[in-house]
Amino acid sequence: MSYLKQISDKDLKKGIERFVQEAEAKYVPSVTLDTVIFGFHDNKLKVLLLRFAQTAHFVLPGGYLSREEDLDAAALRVLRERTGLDDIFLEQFYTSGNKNRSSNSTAAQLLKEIMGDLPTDHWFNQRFVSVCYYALVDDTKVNPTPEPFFTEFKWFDIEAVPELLYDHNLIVEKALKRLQTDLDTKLVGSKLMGDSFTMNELQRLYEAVFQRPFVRTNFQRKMLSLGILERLEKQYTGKSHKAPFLYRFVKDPLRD
Amino acid sequence: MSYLKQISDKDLKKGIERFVQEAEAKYVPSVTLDTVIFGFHDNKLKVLLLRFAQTAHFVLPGGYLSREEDLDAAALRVLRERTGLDDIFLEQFYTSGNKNRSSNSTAAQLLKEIMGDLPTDHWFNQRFVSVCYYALVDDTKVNPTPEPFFTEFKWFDIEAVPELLYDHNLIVEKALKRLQTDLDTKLVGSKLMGDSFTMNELQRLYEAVFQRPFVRTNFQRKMLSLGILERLEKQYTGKSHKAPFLYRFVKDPLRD
DNA sequence: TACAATTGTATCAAATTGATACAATATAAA
DNA sequence: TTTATATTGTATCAATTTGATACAATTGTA
Repeated sequence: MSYLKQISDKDLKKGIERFVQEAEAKYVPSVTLDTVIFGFHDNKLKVLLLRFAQTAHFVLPGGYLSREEDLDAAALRVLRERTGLDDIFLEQFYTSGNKNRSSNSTAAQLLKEIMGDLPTDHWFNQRFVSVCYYALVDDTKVNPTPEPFFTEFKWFDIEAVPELLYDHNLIVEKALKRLQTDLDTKLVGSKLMGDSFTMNELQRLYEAVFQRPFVRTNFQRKMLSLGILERLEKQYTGKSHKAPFLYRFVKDPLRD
Repeated sequence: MSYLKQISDKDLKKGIERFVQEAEAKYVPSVTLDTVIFGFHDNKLKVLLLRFAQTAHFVLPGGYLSREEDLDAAALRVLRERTGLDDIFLEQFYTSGNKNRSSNSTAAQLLKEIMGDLPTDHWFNQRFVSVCYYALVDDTKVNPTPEPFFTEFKWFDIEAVPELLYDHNLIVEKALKRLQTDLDTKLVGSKLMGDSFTMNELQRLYEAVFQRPFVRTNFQRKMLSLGILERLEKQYTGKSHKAPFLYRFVKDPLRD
């Protein structure tokens, strides 16, 4: 799934200028937000990335912190704007603040090509500290919308994330590590799976997140012993073998 | 251990004014750092807190991010300034950014009492986002120094942390939770213990961090099985019972 | 010399995990 | 209709880890 919006260089420059005009008054200086949006389809763990304008470069969906907005609320807003989803599982996991993560980068180069030389006190020449969140979404419900200056979104297999701008590759790695511990300890799997699924599909999720195989029978025993799954009717797939049961996560109003 | 510096209201105000004059040019706007410094003595887990000027209120040691400084480097600098220690174990664990964590607080009140009404665009009236680190120190090596406007430092038992300014109580709680998982998974105990210790002392550390008792014999078995301890000579305490062995953490250049 | 306190180690049962076996389907092929 | 094949659900056994308890060894005191 991927969406491409065409925009001319001139419109892009104009759009960015309009954005900056408002940005200073609207947003807290020096602070950005970046989000690693995880989805699971085709038995693969995926990450939603945005392509920067007409370039070949991808970045994480991100945004700024409004002056009157809580930090978590800003992350939720960014995700809502990007995915159309309101009820999103969200975890802050890292804040990135090396001094040359914004400067010295291909991104600065690209910006220069579009905007020309900017004064040193320009909004985009700030030193930014980025607070990073990861999100888990049921991708069948996601309706991604590109950002103004990011004209294409695309789900990437976690194993095939391209080289990203800024320090975003590092951020993706840290997000995955955190997702691993959270899948273990907070059992957040339900946020990535659809409403119902087979044990096999669940195992694929765990294998995609931990990037290693599990023994089928032991995995099944473990999952069932956790008491987080509810067994539904069988699923007849038309394939020539025993039909698997469907499962769903038990609704636990205490969790969440 | 506690240190008290006397300062007059007038000197305080002058000092703060001098600080602010430099601050704008020197520091990244909107960003602060807070540190939760853990130590272990008298078999208790302790946190180093600073008393705000002549008031009765305590806060976490904190600081600002210099414009030319990496985020981690700033945290190290703050810790060096506060503890005199150079080689400190440090982990970023949370970033706090609710919009009224700085305003609406007793701290704002206090500042007003000292400084009078400040213009809305004053440095201290910024909306700050605070990146939080926890540190583990061998308290026998710490030589704390109070900050300019924080005239006293004091080690508090983690069970007896007073009500702090801003959202610092919340931050301490999150730091402790993170320390628990890190003690389990990264075995960071060595950073809190002195050079050598008895198994009993180590158990006290674990009990202080997890705030629950462990069965002595099983704790000993587990610790020894991890292969992170080296047995030294016996320690004759003069008490009327078997002398315990001393241990130290094995130096593992791969860890850290 | 008996005693109390504490330490180090052993032991047994219970719980968890890893590895393997096997019976029960669902459909396709013979 | 029977046989074959793939996959699923469950059982089982050994190995490992954990919880609970027992006990001998050691240090100094009474």
